[in-house]
Amino acid sequence: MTLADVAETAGVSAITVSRVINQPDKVSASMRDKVQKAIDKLGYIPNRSASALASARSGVLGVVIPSLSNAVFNDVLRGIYDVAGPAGYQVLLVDTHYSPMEEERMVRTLLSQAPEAMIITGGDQTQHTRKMLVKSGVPIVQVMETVESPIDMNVGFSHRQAGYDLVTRLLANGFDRIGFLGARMDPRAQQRMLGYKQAMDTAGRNYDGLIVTTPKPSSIAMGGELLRSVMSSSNGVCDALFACNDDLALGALFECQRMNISVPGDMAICGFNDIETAALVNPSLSSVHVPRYEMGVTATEMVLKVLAGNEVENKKIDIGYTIQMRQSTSTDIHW
Amino acid sequence: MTLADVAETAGVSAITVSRVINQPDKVSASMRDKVQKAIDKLGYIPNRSASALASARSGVLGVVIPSLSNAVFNDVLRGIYDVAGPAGYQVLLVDTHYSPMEEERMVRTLLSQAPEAMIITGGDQTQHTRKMLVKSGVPIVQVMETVESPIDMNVGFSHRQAGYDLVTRLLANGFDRIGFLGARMDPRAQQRMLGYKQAMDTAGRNYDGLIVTTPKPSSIAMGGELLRSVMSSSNGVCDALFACNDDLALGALFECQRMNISVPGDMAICGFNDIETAALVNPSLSSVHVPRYEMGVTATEMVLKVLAGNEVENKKIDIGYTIQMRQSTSTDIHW
DNA sequence: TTGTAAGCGTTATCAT
DNA sequence: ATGATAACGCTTACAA
Repeated sequence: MTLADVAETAGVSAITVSRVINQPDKVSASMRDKVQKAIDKLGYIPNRSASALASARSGVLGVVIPSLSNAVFNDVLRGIYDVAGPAGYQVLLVDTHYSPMEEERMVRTLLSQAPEAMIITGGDQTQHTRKMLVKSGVPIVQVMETVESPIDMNVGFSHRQAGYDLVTRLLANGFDRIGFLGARMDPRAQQRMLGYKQAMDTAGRNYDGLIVTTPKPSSIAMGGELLRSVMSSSNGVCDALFACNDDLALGALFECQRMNISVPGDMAICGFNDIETAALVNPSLSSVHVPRYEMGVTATEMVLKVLAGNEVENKKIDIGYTIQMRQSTSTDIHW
Repeated sequence: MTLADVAETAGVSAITVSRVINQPDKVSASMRDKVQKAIDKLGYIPNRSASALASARSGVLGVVIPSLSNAVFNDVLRGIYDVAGPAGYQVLLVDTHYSPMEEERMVRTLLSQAPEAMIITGGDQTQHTRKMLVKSGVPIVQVMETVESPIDMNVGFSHRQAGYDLVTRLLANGFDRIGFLGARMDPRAQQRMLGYKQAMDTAGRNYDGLIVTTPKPSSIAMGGELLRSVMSSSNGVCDALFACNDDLALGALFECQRMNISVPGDMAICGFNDIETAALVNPSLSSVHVPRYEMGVTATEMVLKVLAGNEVENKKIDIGYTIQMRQSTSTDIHW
């Protein structure tokens, strides 16, 4: 079922059919009608490969994320799909499993689809990946974190600063021995930990035995495990926790409830990302709110702007974050 | 940067380069070396569109899901990616936003990429969508639910039966006035509700004022709202709830906690899907466990099998479910 | 407004 | 084992 078939059925030339599909304005109404009938009759569906080859426009937006299981990327993805879809772009999504080597393979795979633009997570690509990306010449946005020297464009926020601010706030609220829980320490988690350390250092606090991390994947269950770890490594002398993400924080919270450790009375807990559960669990969980959906939307709008031939004035956008203090870090006597 | 460029650089013909890439065995070692060097030197990346056009093999697996925000589909997706990726297939994912009309558009879009196989959610496609799918001639698996007359293949389970079993179990445990909470009643949610009604009917129970649903999207917050609704519509005479999914169930649970309604003492609650939080929240949440990841894996293995030219003996697979009874529906006096 | 011809980058087919 | 040539289905450039 090809253009030629439709053309024959309609009694016109192939190019006319092509025009009816892609530039209807350039075709007379009568032609349009005739051709459209033939299309419907035959159930013709254009072949994008042929179209891409002939026009050098693939209509593909490549997206690289480190994990499909992490709900955080879902929100970004939604933003991307919501903008890319209506604009007529197809999203080709690949998952690197947090591995720079796999990322290299995936980027090559993606590039072989001749994407017109790419959105990629973070700034820690291998040298080779960067080279491929630059060479491709397509507009690229690195998302999720602010990047010193972006390949092209960048939308994110400083995870280090967010961690620093949060811990500083906890210290100001009178928490003394603040622990850090982390799992699967990707570059952004590392930055959050760095922020934690800087805040503790600035306040002249020692964090020996207060940091517990694991290379294993993050999960709610892991949050429970890490809580038990920090209780023992700190000899129980720990009155607050900065969990690297909300899953860990929830796991720690649930585990505290089972161990009859009062939150925030005996242990304050805060997470990162502000997933929906955070605001609704009891006690509600303090967290760092990040506009993930907006990040996806913004990144996609940026590449579309470039593709439309317009200038992007600000190639580096810090989309910020807001700290949500809730019951789990309250110092109110009633808690 | 094309095959021809590489060929020239290596001093061979284009087809030889193609062979080095696709069928290295058919090329002598010396040629392979020479060509590979040229490829590396030029940083050549093959053009999939041209390849797809010439070979009539796109290497694309089309996947249709109703929502990117629903974590449930994520697990299925992971299973799909984990099998499709290593097999050399690219996943092209589209989101229908639970709309059959949008699904029709999306399927057309997908088909224009000439996917070699498709995985699509559920069995409620429009007549036209079905027609397109059948006509495409590619292997197709409908996932998430058992389908009476699959377009081609099917992997799922009976949501109606699961709902029926769960409610029957609650009745057997002595719960009397069991309510139903539902949001965004997609076909599978409808089936769960039907199962609920059948179980109630079978037990001779009346469910006036006990069913509360909304067309709005499901969320944890919505679970809280629906809980308040059912409390009022049932005049407070409701001792157990079957929430259509775990988000609603968690929302109801959290809201009960805030309203000082003891769970399960005053109100038993159970959900559906068995997301990770279910087993870890306090009290732990009863739910229906569904092997989502396995569903994605199985579906993908089925299409790969067909693509490899093998027979699939069982085209309809009921992957089952297991009911997880936990603290939230316990009748133990200690709760 | 419509059509003709050439070519996009790759692979199938058929030689050598 | 390697290569020449002709597709694949569409769009660009140019003509009518």
